[in-house]
Amino acid sequence: MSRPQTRIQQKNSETILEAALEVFSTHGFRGATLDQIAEVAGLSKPNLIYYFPSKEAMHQALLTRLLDTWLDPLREMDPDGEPVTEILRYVRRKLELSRDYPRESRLFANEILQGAPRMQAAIAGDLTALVAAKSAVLRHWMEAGRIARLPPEHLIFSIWALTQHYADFDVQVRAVLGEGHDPFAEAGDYLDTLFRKLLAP
Amino acid sequence: MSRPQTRIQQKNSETILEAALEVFSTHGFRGATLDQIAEVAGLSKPNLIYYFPSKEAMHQALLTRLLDTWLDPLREMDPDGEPVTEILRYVRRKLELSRDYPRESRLFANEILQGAPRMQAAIAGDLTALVAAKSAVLRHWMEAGRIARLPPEHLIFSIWALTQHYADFDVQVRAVLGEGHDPFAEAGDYLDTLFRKLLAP
DNA sequence: CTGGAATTTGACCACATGGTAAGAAAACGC
DNA sequence: GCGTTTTCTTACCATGTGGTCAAATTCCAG
Repeated sequence: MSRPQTRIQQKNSETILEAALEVFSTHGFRGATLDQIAEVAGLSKPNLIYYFPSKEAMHQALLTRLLDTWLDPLREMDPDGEPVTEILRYVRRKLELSRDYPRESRLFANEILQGAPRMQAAIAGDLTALVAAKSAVLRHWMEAGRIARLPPEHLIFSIWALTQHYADFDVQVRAVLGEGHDPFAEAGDYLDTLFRKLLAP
Repeated sequence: MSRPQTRIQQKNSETILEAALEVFSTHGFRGATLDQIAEVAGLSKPNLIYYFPSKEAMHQALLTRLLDTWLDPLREMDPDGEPVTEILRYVRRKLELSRDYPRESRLFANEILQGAPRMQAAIAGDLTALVAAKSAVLRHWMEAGRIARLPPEHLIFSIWALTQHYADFDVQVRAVLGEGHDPFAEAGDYLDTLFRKLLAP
């Protein structure tokens, strides 16, 4: 375990991951180069390798760190709360993640697009388990007649799809909307309306 | 203009684009290599270059070919048709594209994720114009009280996001659903329900 | 069958890439 | 201040990469 310990290690590891995120998220794993990451980080290439044993390791570190943040809002969906409130809160939180961490969103999208070669375990494990748990909650709400009866997994997919779209396809969204729009603000209102109508029993 | 003319040219150009699609769609432009494309195509690397002057040219050819197919279903949305029918038909057609051409969908996603460096013109041009035109149609329907009043551009985004999700995040979708599911069949029903509820005035 | 055109190949090149090795330079504990 | 450890750099290497080139092979019209 070579956890960062000294100040310098702490700071440089952070700088490197930040740069790696920038590069990986726009070029994918294979398209990213150490030289590019080094340049963005303002460090020499061998110095990168001093902190992370390989390009692979940087990528792995980013993905690991990402998944937790990513699943957190779903974890927080409270089985004892008011269904519509809980779901809308999840949608809002997820959209905020897209707005505030678009690079993380794209990193994730890149990885899944490529068949998730470095995330299969996490997806088959944590993620699937969490979705199963929360699907049960949703199903429970449906059976109690508190929200419309819908396939819970697909309901979750639609939350993911709709919120991530604004981060992953940002360029397209902005091109289509043109100047003078705040995509995320508009999306907030729109998705609120959408899910309210969808969930009404 | 070096349009394919002989049988051999026709066939090999096709073989190469097919292989290039396979590789580009899973590794992105920079992550794809000519050697890999050559291997998939069953041709030698110099032979690839005989048909396409560069890796860039192959990518460009794929993107150009793609965009038309991609926008076709939206073009077909009939201003004189019944609104809900027309929109649901668009959703269904778009989902069919995701199911039947997932690699094309991923190629497109990859390109947009990376900031659309090789598609900016097309996005700012054709795509934006088409969306503007169809948004006008939607708005017209809304003002006539035939469908719910919603921001038309975002309505279109949500169709794109929801349908493409099943192609682009296929790995994730299948992992979450587990065995014994047909994601696209289920999505068909789910999206039909979703948009019916959303569009009800 | 044959000559010219179309197609294909093997050898090659310059450069980029991930990563290494060894030592110089800082930083730190005392 | 000094010796040790941590950090960083320069020079380097093997391999991969996009692409070229001249020659070989195949194709096809007459």
